[in-house]
Amino acid sequence: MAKKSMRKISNSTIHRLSIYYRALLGLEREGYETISSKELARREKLTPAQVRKDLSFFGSFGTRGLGYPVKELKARIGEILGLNKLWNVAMVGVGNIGSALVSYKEFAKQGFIVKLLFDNDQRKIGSNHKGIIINDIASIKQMLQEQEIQIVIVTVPAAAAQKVCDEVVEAGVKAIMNFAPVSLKVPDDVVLLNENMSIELEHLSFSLTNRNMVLSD
Amino acid sequence: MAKKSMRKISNSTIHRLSIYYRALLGLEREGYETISSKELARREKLTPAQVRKDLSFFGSFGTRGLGYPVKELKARIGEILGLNKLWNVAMVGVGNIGSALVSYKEFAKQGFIVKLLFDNDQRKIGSNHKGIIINDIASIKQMLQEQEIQIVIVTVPAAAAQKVCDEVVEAGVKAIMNFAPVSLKVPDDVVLLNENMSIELEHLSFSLTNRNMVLSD
DNA sequence: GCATGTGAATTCATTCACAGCT
DNA sequence: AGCTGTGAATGAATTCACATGC
Repeated sequence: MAKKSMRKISNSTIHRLSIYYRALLGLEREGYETISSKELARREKLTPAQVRKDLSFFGSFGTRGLGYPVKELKARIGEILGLNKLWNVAMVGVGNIGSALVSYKEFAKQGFIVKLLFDNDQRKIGSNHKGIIINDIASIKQMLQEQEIQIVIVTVPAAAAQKVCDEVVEAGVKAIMNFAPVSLKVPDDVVLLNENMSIELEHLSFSLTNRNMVLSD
Repeated sequence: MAKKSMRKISNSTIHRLSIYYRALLGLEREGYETISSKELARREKLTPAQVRKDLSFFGSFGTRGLGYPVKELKARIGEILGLNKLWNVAMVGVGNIGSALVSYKEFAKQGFIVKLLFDNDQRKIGSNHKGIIINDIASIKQMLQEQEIQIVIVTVPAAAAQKVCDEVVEAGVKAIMNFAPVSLKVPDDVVLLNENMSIELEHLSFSLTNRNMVLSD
């Protein structure tokens, strides 16, 4: 029903859906019943046409002359993003970043449940980290399957990342978020997202170094 | 010298420069002297033309028939990205994420020096976090200026983020990395990058939910 | 022969502008 | 009158293809 001829959705549109979702959470709290593409765009520094086009990929949720119903639109975007489901997440590598992510409140709120932790450090294995036992990475394939993990977050050192990634893929996981600063190879049917803090910081240092070449970000 | 008529460099090109930089670090370690756009593209899942075009924005570093000299190209990209300088970084909010970032080794390696920490929690203020004193956020403006901080990383709760951001801007800082899940408003001459883990995870859950609409990432 | 550097062609994303509904 | 939904127009990013140089 909510689709016409099935077009490819761009990554930037997906990214903006998340932005709309957050904006709508806020609008709901503020008591808004409806919101126009114009106002939503203003708040998120986008254009009204962009907002309307993004939403139109998934159906027509708005009312001409009025705008979009906040509650319904939020719910609908939540569905599109898959936030109405619970996702079983495993984290490999319980170092600084991994450890911070385990207790990142936002995740749980959006339905991402960290179910398993893995590490290869014998001193960590078996210990309890914020209520979750740290498992030996050696048993990763079996445990990912048993616990029906759908998303794996990799926060191991660069040198170990591809090996971990291969095992995760072998276990049948189709979504991986990689924090290691290397390009991982995965089959076409696996979605891999790279989250590399250094790269983002480098973007800032580039911008500071080449202010003349940079207009907007 | 290394520029022709000064074109606007796109964010995606900047992002790929960081990717090339990392690839070149690896190639150098592996003992490569030269690398072709073809091979570099293969390793990073890009096209050879893309690699050449990206690099050509900054000059011609290659040799026809041979490829690019690994060492020189790495050094040159490092310069372009501003990695030959040291950058003074401050972090506001010493919670889970902020705390993890302080000890993120990669940062220091690239010349990003975390000089100041701020928090508004009286229990944290004055205490020593991995060798750095946590300061009262009330004194932020003055301290950012005194210590000549160029980059600020914001990891405070959403509700507090805009206020912090305003103060940072007032202090004259031109580069901000925001981890809070809100859209911050900054003047045009300030570069703001949003790093939102939830949004990235939502991208994965979208992909899993709408596998048909997603081809490549 | 091989691989760069780059205009030209193409593909993809954004914005315009307006018909159509409330 | 106000605002959506969407083809058409524009603009941006990527890829093609080839002349140029080692």
